[in-house]
Amino acid sequence: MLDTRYDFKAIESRLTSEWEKAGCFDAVLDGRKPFAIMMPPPNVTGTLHLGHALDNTLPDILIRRARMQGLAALYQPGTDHASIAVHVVLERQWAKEGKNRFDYGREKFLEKAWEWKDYSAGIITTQLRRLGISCDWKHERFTMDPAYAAAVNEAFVTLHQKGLIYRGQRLVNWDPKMQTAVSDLEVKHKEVNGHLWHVRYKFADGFKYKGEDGIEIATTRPETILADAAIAINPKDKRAKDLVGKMVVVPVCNRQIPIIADEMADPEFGSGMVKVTPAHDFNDFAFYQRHKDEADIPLINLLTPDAHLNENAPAGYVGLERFAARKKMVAELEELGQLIKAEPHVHNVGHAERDDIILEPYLTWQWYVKTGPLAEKCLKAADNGDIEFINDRDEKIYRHWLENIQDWCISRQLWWGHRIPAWYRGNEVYVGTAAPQGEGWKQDEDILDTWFSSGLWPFATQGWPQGGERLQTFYPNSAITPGRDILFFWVIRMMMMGLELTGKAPFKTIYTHGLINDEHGQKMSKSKGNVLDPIGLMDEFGTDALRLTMATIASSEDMRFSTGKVEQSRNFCTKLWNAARYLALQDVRWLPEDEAKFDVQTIKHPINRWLVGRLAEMATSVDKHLDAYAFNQAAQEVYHFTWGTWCDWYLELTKPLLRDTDAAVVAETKNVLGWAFEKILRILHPFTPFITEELWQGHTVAEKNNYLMLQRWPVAANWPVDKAARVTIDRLVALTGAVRQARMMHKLSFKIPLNIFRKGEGALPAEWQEISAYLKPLAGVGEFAQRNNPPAAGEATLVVEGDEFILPLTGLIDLAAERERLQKELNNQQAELSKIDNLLGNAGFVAKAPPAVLEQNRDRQNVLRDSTNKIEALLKGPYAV
RNA sequence: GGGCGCUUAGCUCAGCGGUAGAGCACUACCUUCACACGGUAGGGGUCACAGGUUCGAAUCCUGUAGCGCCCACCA
Repeated sequence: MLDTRYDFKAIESRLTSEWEKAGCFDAVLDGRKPFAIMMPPPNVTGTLHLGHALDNTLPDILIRRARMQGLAALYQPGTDHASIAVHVVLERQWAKEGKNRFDYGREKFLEKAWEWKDYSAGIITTQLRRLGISCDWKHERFTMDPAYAAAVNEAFVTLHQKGLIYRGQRLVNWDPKMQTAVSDLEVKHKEVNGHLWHVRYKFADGFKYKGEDGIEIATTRPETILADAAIAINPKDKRAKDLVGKMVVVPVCNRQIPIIADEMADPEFGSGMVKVTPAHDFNDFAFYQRHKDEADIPLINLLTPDAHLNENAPAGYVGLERFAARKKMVAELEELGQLIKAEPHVHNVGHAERDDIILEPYLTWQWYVKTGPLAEKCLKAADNGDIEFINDRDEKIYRHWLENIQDWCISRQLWWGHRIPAWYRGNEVYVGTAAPQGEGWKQDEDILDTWFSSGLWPFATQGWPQGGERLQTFYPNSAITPGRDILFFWVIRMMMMGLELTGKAPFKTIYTHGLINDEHGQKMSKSKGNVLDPIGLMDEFGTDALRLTMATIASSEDMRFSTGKVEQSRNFCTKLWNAARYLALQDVRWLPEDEAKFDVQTIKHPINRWLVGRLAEMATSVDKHLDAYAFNQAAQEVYHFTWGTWCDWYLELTKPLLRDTDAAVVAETKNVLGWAFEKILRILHPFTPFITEELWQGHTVAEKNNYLMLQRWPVAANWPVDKAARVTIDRLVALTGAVRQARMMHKLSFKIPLNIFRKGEGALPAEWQEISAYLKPLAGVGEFAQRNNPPAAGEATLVVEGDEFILPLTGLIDLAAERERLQKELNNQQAELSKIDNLLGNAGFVAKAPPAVLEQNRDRQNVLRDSTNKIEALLKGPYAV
């Protein structure tokens, strides 16, 4: 016998390994139609967090359903080498001993990194298994597998040949701690409280303008003065005609630089003139590009890779750290009397996403992807409908970003990753998948941005560039379902790479979900201490509870997550478990052979017909919502059906049905119980795979190696939806509710049986007679009959759907309370009636509303008129004061 | 500065043109033979505000206010 609680622990671990051993997760290549989704490969830097749980539960729901629908379902697993993230992790470990990667050297570092990868990838994949993610583990990939690395080289070489990858000397966002370039996307701008220092630059050669011997220039980074190359003034500035071409002296280092006319200077801001430091500011570098041919503008790099001042700085500054240099510079300017003022100033400063350090614009040679032509293809794919966005907003963001895209810096001065397949000898550059022939070639020291390789994930995991059956079958993928935060990083990069290298959009449907916050909408972070651990939640509430919660909250907006929500899902699992216990106690099973012997079309009893109809509606609705990636609504449908319809009503109704004297009714009810429960388990399975598998095996007395997860997804199209049965059960529900309410209001224990009389001539009409037997267990009704004499003193009257029902409760109820109850009921119904009266009194409505709506309102109006008239009469008659 | 979104019951959120919904929390009653991780009943909302379109608007349009996210080089 099943326990009253679902003990998930043993079941989960047993099923996880059984499923995998039995090959249930394998993508079957036998000519079936494919359905493929790529797992966003988790970084090999950590452990499962709630984001992963969401990220993997949602596609797994789709994959499990697709598999049950008989498709070749592939959820492609794997891990990402996560270059900079691994560097950060390792260096953080070594920081305790005061070491960094340069103390180890490249070779030793890579050894350590591989050790770390082996350790970390194992953790995360074990945790994903625990989540019940049904991916094809036999084809797990890592972005630095030899075959994958070959694909990365192939991609690089191909794009280079097409002129879409080039090498250039430019300013990049430089991380002085990791000592590497990062891409624009990895820059996070943060507001920082700084200063705006106003500095006096004197004219050269004793020149004076309107009596002044110099000009005022404002800067937030005074140390960069040492690399100043020009002063810009807006050509529209009145002073421009007198000042352009004049020279000023850079303070402290005493070089002479020209004043040049350029739009970049905003006449309204500060003094209207701005210093130009082309090697340390993006704007200024652009200025340099515009004017380098017409004027002598030096490109002075002031910094070492770790942001100390280099030999281009004056003697006293060489070797100083950048902020120390800033301090010294301010002090010296003040000493020289050239610091006019320093005012507090809040400005946006670029920080590195990974290690949060302030980035420096830095002049280096890097490899770039020319994104313009690729972006164009991405936009065209959206125009053509080759891809489809579930959220319109994503498409807007996608387009906007692509329309304003910059070239992508793909080289990193790091060690863990794909080494750039370029070799140098003197001024020669060779790009190829293998080292060039001949002596003296030296390979580029740099590696590729991690997202360059992740961008190949949909096809490089399937055998590209060689090809083969998997690539043929699963590429392009069906959908991609990542977090909104990696739309640019990953989704668009896959689009670019896929379109350019394979000629096809890598997936058809793009669904992105929001990010998980804590219950107050705060981002979860270790420093805030509000991080919830999915492993702990699975330990406490079970994997199914966590998964169901993920489905329930899934949204394209950011989500608020709380333990309470998981608890609610756990309660659902317990409820389901107990529903199964009830069936087992009634000795209801559903053996495989029963399916063939049973035909839903032949079900006769209204209660059973009603249940099948409701089940059909639910199943149809779940499909509709899952097709639209509305996980939350699909989960809600099946949740409410199972709890509200199945448990609260149907199971209660089967109690009298199973005691029916007609053996055929009992047999039919057992069949419907067995059949329908088995279908509910199937529909619930993608959401809560473990409990449904366990219950299914018991319910169907499944043979070894037969699994729910391999059964067919229910198709409800031919299940009968009986409207008459629906009306019957609605009638039963309404009267049951009214009787229960009367019991509560008059404080009548459920143990006291109540007789009930419908007011009317003759015998109880058939439609009420029909439900008579079920009122007793549901509402505690004894005799249910008809009578024509009005309520006597001490009797209560219920008005349900326009009919009066008298409860002879003499001595049990208080007249005043009954009057109050009726009055309240009257008020409610009158309020509703007056709304409908207004609606139907509106000529426009009657003329233009659709007939169905009109009819519905007229019917409702009739019922309400009947009811209100009867209640009014009761209040004036039998219940009058 | 540009773009995008959100504002519905105390809380978290569905609903997105045809009588305001769920879960949690709250109140009362109930350990009735599937389930107290439960059952039954109940209280609670002029769907941010102002206009407009419509026979009809929480739902579509415009504007206002508050909140949030993304992008962006203002010295």
